[in-house]
Amino acid sequence: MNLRDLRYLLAVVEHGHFGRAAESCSISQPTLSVQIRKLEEELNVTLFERTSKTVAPTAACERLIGHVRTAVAEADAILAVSRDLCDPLAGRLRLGIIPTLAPYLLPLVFAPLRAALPSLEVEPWEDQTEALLKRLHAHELDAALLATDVIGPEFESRPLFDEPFLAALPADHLLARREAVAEADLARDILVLADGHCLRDQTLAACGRGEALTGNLRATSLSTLLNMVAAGYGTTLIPALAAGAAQDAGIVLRPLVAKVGRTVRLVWRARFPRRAALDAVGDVIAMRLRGFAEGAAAGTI
Amino acid sequence: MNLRDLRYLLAVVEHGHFGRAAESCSISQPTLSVQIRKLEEELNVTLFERTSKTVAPTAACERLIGHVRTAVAEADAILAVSRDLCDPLAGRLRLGIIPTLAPYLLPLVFAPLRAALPSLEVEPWEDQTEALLKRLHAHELDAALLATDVIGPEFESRPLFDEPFLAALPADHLLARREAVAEADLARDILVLADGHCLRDQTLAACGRGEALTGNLRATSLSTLLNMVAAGYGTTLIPALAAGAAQDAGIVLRPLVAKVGRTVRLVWRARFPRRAALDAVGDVIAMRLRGFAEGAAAGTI
DNA sequence: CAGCATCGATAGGCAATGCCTATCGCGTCC
DNA sequence: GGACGCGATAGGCATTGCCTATCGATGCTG
Repeated sequence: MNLRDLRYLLAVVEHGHFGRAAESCSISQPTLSVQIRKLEEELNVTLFERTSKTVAPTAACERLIGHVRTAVAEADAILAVSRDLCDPLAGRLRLGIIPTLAPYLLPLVFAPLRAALPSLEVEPWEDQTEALLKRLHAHELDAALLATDVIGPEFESRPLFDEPFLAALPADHLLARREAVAEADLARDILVLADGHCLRDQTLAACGRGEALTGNLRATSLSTLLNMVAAGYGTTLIPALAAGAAQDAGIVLRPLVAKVGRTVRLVWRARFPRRAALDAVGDVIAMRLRGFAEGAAAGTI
Repeated sequence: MNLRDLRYLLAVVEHGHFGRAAESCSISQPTLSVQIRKLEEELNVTLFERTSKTVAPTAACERLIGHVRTAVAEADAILAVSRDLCDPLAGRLRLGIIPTLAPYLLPLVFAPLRAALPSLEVEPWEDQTEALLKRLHAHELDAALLATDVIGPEFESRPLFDEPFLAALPADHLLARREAVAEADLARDILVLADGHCLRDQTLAACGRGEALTGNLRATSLSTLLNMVAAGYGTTLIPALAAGAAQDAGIVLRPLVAKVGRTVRLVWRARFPRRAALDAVGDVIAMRLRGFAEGAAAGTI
């Protein structure tokens, strides 16, 4: 049984006339007659009582016609929905973002994204790198904004912008008197985030240390870490987009001598079909952050 | 778009594996791959993200799959319903019956019909010949029990049984003394039914008259006519099946010399597809009334 | 009543397509 | 690194949906 045949059946019911029904289906009358007869044979049911004057649906046809209408309507719905769906710049895009980036980047890019891609619903999901990649793998996310390189053939990525790190110091810290801070000088009393944050590893690597001093205090968020620095527990590196929040907390920021930083990347499964949406989102974010690295690295926020 | 393709789509969604999905559809894996790809091209939507390890439905596919399931379910319903419907001895049969026959025949044949054709729902419709034929023509009835010949190529018919007429006389009527009554003798004070009843015309024809004496009293039913006869307003002819009702009314019945009567026929549209049901119904009625004419004509009820 | 018009059914031929087997390309696992 | 598993691709074959031409039946009309 074919959807086409069901449409033919509906046309005959509607017109009560094979010739006009065929015309409405854009086929010839003999073709229609043959197809209806084949349908009758397949269902083993006479669908119409034909004379040269009238074509009347049988009781069996009446019983079936409701199901036929529903089936055809659903087929039409499939076509209609897929017409909407075929625009890759429309629909939901589930975007994972690491916690040290989300609260500082999203306020900057949400408005431009809405403006540039009004029918794309960007749905953010905040979690650490590992969890995001797992969700990406499981098709629970469509893409993610990460600050680490991603290896392996499963994923592809695109760098969007460079985000320098800045030295974050208590206001009364000795290093706060300098114009710029050497990364190694921070190593003595460096504080870092809890396990799983990529920023933790990057901070330690930049300062040439393998382990941190956070001690009993677990900084589970960058916000907490900033509070700890402001309270004089130690120093840290923060990504430049968090500069505003750091200064609000009363922290002194200084550019780094070696100008280390991280690269924020858009990551997706290599086979993800809506590349166009990803490209557009990446373009908007990259455009919004254009020139950001130079200004931030110089300490001019 | 084809229902088959939709079934293939469901199979891939269900199995998450082209090979096993193909097997479940009894086709080869390449065929399935090609058909899914063609469906994707037709809908202009990527339905699956394929790797050599996984086959994951896209968000678009998730949006469509509900409609696909409904469409396929309706198609299955069409097949299931038509499987029930293809038994011509099942389902509703709308049967027209003339008023001078229905109240007397139906009690006799309902039980045998139910016994012989348990899944056939015979739905009687009582009206005069002309109205029944009109409804038959309009497909509002499937068949009719008439007592007249039907002409024209539109209808076919089959005689089921002969029903003799009997002379119905008031108990004190002169003719009641005779063993048998000559039709012409009734003509003097004959009463007949209202216009439209075939029995009216047949009664008048049998008695050799063109018009009746019913006068102001309109006998719109055979029951009323019997009451009029019992009350002494005149005589009439009744069909043999009504004999019981006539005797209950206190009417004297006598066989007719010329043994006139009517033939009850099953009538249907020549193109009506469920001939098997008609044949079966006709057989049951004819069987039930077998030998009825002889006994009735002799006056032995 | 003969001729015509209308309508669905049938016949024959052609092109599209669904299906098959064989094979490829890619990725994974021992 | 070679074997295996999976989906994609290629080429050939049979089916089938479609067309035009025509038939047969029915009803109307001059």
